[in-house]
Amino acid sequence: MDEGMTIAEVARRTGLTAHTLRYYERAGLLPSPPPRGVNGHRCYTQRHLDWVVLLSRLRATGMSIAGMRRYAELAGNGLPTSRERLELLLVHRAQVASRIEQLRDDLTLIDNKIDIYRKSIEENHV
Amino acid sequence: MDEGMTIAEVARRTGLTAHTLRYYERAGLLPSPPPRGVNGHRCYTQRHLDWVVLLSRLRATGMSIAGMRRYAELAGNGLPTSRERLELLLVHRAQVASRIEQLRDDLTLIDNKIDIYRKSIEENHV
DNA sequence: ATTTGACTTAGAGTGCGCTCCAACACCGAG
DNA sequence: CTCGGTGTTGGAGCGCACTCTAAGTCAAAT
Repeated sequence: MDEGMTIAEVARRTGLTAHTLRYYERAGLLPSPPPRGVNGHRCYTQRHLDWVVLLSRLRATGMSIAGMRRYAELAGNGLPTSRERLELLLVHRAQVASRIEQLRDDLTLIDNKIDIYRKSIEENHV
Repeated sequence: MDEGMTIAEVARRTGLTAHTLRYYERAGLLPSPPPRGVNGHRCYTQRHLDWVVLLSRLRATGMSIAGMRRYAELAGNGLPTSRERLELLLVHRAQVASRIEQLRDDLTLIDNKIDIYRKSIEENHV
């Protein structure tokens, strides 16, 4: 039962479109592109799916395509690059954390503004 | 001493570029554009600065230019639009909050990956 | 008097990340 | 045997948010 998924299936499971999956592959984001079935269709394994899920999270947290390509290239070179990959993820992790902090901050300003509107509406019973 | 700021000063204080400030103005993001000095230069008041700061926070939290324009248009129509503006901010606030949640979530997956690398490096003393 | 530098404009250009198109291949159902 | 559905490709196109260019104005400094 493990004879691979179609691109549509991977799209469904990751929330990316089939277009985007092909684009990612062309962009060098898959260290080992999925093998092809008889008719030339991509045949994704669980490992591919897992990788794409990771990519989608990296993307969702603001990593650029170039950043993901760098990560993919390292991953393609196996064990010896573990440290570099770890380093890359740590740097990214830090960026995401500080981005979250920034968002929190921005949110408080927005909340202040919201309070001001609430009071203004109340006072003027608009 | 309150005779207004130059565009460079506002750029410095907001972190936006002068180019971007002009772009925002052209895009209709300033309900009342800054008046011009004798030589046609923009002369921002504190109110303008405050507004631009708010814009930059809305932007930083992912509001689109179109969204900010809508907000600016409402603000330009004064008190009667208070409710609508409040509504707009509340919707945006909710989006930002859920985005932060999503980022947290994504971060845990990245953290897992980081742990895996740490262990792999340790075990294989790479 | 000239040069420097900060500003003005309309409009063109850029970079990113998709997103779609046209033309084609193949499979299974009716 | 045709049709619909799903896939393939290279390359074009798009939307967004800037970002910059060119040509000009003006004030202060040298």
